[in-house]
Amino acid sequence: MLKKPRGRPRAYDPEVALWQALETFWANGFSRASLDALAEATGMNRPSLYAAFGDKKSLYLKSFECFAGQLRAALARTAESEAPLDATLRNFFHEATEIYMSGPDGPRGCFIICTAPAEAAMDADIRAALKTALEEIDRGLEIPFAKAKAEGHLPPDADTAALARLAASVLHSLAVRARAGETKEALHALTRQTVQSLC
Amino acid sequence: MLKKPRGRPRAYDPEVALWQALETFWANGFSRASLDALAEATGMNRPSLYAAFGDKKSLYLKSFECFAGQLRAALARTAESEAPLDATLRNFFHEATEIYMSGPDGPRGCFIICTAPAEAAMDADIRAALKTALEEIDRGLEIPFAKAKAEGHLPPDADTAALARLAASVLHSLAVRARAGETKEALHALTRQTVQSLC
DNA sequence: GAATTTTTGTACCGATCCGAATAATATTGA
DNA sequence: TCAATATTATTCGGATCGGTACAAAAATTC
Repeated sequence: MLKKPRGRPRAYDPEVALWQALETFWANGFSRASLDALAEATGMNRPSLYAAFGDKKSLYLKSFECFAGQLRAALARTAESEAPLDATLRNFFHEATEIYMSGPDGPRGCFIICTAPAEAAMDADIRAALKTALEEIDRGLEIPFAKAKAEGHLPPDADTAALARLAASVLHSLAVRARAGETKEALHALTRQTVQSLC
Repeated sequence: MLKKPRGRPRAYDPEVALWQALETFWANGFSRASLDALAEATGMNRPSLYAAFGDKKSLYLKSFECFAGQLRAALARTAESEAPLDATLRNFFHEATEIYMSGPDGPRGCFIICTAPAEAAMDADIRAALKTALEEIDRGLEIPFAKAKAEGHLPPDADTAALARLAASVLHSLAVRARAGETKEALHALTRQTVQSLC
């Protein structure tokens, strides 16, 4: 039961507006994305933006968290996969590649890997968010390796955490390579080599 | 024999000034690095900066090329290494890690990987420079793999180009992880796992 | 219908942005 | 000593930056 709030109703949906802001940051990076551009992308004006999400950095961090949520969901699906390790990994990488190669104006890579590092050296908050996200990837990818090891598909002395970090590293590279303009086939080949080397 | 030029002599050394500009871009990224900050870092004033290196993007691309030159040199040293493949790779990664973890105000990661992607989606010139640099890494790292294969230390059907691209991918990740604040030991562990998986 | 509440739209703030125009300075060549 | 040249130093200009003040608008409540 949602009672209608008292005053003038919002002209925007906070959830879609946040995603539109995310897309603007994704394409431009934090510093290059102006509040004007963000306002235009969301269809809001700056005061509304500010009231809804706080200042620019706060909006960026909320966008970051939004993207990280999608990432978490993908990792969770991967962790629950019943398929063999190689197929599970391949599927995860292909799913990521699909996102990295998408975008209205050409491939955008990964929001996190392609926009946060530029700011991370001078901004402790963004650096912390980046660090957390990287850890989530590392830990999320460990689950399928651990499962494969438990089922005997990996040597008993396999260091699943280290293997997961290596797999995550390839994900980071896919993000950068996509943004640099590599072809989808080149990225798929990298996925193939990775799965072959790790499984 | 260098004849002195006609007019007032320069108060700066273009080579060290370029490196100081590079450091500013390295820490701040392209968009966040202001001409004021660049002028202060180089000890030049803006008109001199402009006369010497062109506009801001031109200065960034020259810095980029400067860093890429260092990278090329490191790759060349790696290609000439007489050591076994695993030691050669380990040494290359450790050398990179040392640079990525350095910096007057904390680890800065890689100039190329940490600053170019943010701009690459909207700037075709920077995207092209990034693409070229990635290709140079891929190709440079293939040489030690090809040598090992020729000497029988890798299976005859080993895809050295693919293995090199996988190794390069780890380098990209080391760059991001360093900037995110991972410890040197964590990066070395990643290097260990990589060398173990690829050799 | 009037008062209240919340959001929207406009306009503006000082600060900073990149780049350039202009003048002062330091050197060489005549 | 003086003209020519190349760099430095100061200053400015138009644009844009992130953020906010204020009033008009649109809804609910009384």
